[in-house]
Amino acid sequence: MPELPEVEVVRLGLDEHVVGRAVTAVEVLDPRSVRRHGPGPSDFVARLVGRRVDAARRRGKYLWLVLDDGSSVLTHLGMSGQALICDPDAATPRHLRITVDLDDGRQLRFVDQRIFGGMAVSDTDPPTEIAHIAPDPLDPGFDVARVVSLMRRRRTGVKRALLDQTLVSGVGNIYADEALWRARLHYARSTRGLRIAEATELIRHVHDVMTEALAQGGTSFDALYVNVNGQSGYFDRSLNAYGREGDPCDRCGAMIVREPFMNRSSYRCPACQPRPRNGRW
DNA sequence: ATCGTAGCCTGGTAGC
DNA sequence: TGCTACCAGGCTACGA
Repeated sequence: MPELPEVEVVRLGLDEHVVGRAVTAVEVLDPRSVRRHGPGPSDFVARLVGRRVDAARRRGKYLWLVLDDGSSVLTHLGMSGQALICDPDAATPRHLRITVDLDDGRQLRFVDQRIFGGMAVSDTDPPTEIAHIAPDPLDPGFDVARVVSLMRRRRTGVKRALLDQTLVSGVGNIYADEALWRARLHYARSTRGLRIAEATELIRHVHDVMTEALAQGGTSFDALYVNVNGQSGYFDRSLNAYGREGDPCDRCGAMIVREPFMNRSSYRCPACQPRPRNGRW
């Protein structure tokens, strides 16, 4: 559920508080949070202790800390992951999974209720493990025309395409619904039926909504999406579609509807984003 | 090759 | 009150 803007908020915090620091100790409190680290928790700890953190990077919803031996600590927040910076003697949160002690006496904490996320050490920067993750819209190398071209070659619905991290990364349910609302597109519209101009505008909306959300510190619905200081962003007040079932559309006043889609929910304005009548529409 | 979906996870809440 | 069922949903693995 933390999507690109929320992950970037976390990356900025790590950049400020963790980069330049050395790791003095690591504790894995729940091995499930490092299950993607093949060699296991003790190896995870050994690969971190004594290393200095040289950079904090991100692609899509993945972020990683670059260590001074060229390896990196790949991190995904999943649905409920948090990276917090605090004093080691601060109260232990309920779902504390990993602690990383730093040489300035502070502690990086990975807190995760649902354990969809986790950490793993990769040999490289960028991690080869995320080679399949496409550039995200905030990446300087992001190529709109390329994404539009690839998208229009797919045989699927437009929201499915937006959520496919191998096509464009960083988009989750919230910003997909927001971009589709801005573009006045129904989630089931065929990618093949989109005109180049429509698809280009959709990608532009994805970029814009993420940029605006980032400027407000990200979106927060419950206390789960927070920066490294545990604070929430404010973009939820700016949402036009997501989570607004029964509210009037900010554009036309029709009542926003929620519909099951891909085993989750999709929000749209039934007037601005009408259901396609055939495959092309 | 491409597309669609089951399952991983926990806690809050709706419903009985 | 206490129980069950459901929902939140990013990602991987796997089947069609």
